[in-house]
Amino acid sequence: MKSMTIGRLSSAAKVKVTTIRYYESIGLMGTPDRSASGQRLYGSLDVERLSFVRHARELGFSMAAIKDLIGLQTEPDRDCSAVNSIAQKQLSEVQKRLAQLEELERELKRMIKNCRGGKVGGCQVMAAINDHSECETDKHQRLKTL
Amino acid sequence: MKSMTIGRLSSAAKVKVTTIRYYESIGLMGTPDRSASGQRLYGSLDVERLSFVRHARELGFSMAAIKDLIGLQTEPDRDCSAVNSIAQKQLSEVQKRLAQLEELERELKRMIKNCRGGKVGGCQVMAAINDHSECETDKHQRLKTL
DNA sequence: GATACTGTCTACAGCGACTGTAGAGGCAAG
DNA sequence: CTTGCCTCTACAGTCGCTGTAGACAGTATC
Repeated sequence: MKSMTIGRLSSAAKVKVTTIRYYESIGLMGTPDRSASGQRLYGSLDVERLSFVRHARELGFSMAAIKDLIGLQTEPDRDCSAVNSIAQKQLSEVQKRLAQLEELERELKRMIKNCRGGKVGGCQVMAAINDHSECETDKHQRLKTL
Repeated sequence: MKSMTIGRLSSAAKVKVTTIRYYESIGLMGTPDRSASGQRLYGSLDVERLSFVRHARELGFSMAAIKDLIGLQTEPDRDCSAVNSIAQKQLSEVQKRLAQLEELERELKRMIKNCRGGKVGGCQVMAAINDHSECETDKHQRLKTL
């Protein structure tokens, strides 16, 4: 039954081999069986679990949140509200980030629109980056990444 | 003239002391003068430059892009279009990320809306994460961070 | 002058979520 | 038997910082 190598699991769940081993190292995937020669062996449950992780990552959940969700999966009798609150928290973080990005978009657009061409020395885009006060909302949150 | 310590530069430009030293280490801030006892000394030009970096970071520019912008600042006779194309690229990346996040928001909202309460075992949110095909747009780009 | 407190110094480890590399060994097809 | 891909471990690198350790500098108070 458990006869899938890591490469086949990788293509079944669309998660890279190295990433699977990484997930194992941080305790997300349990310790798999091994063949006589030491290769990891997986079954269809592993495909499901890994796909779950992938989809949760695609939804932007942190590894910590995903660990929590997987933990909850193993206690199906607990109240669903724990799951819901993780998802709610995720939603509100997505919305917060959306607001930040929309603000950035506005500011970048405004900067670019003001550009009249010419030399760098008189560049309005440069000036806009330089002159922070020109921006209508003064309070930016620094983005961790774009 | 150049008599500002790193701490004063830090509060003037609103960039942490450690971050200033980091910027210096990656070649963003040049090598400052030093006092007899080895403390860094800055002037008002450094405040401007550092504020420029901060604002560019707030706009989501990568350090690499900022390095390019600073490089351009020092050749004010070059055509402004180089600056513009950096800003344009940044804008389109912001917009790409916005689209991703809007998609996430829709999906998370839908998941949460379907929740009828009850036990984890029958949780619709869980099911939605599990069943990737339930999602209308199949192509997610993985977010680097939220 | 002594003390306390804060600021500054260097150098290095850690964050999250992987990705890439090196060097070795495993496995199936031709 | 060789070719060529797959897998193994272990560790370094990514980005943009942040935190830590231990030591020295400068200023304020007693």
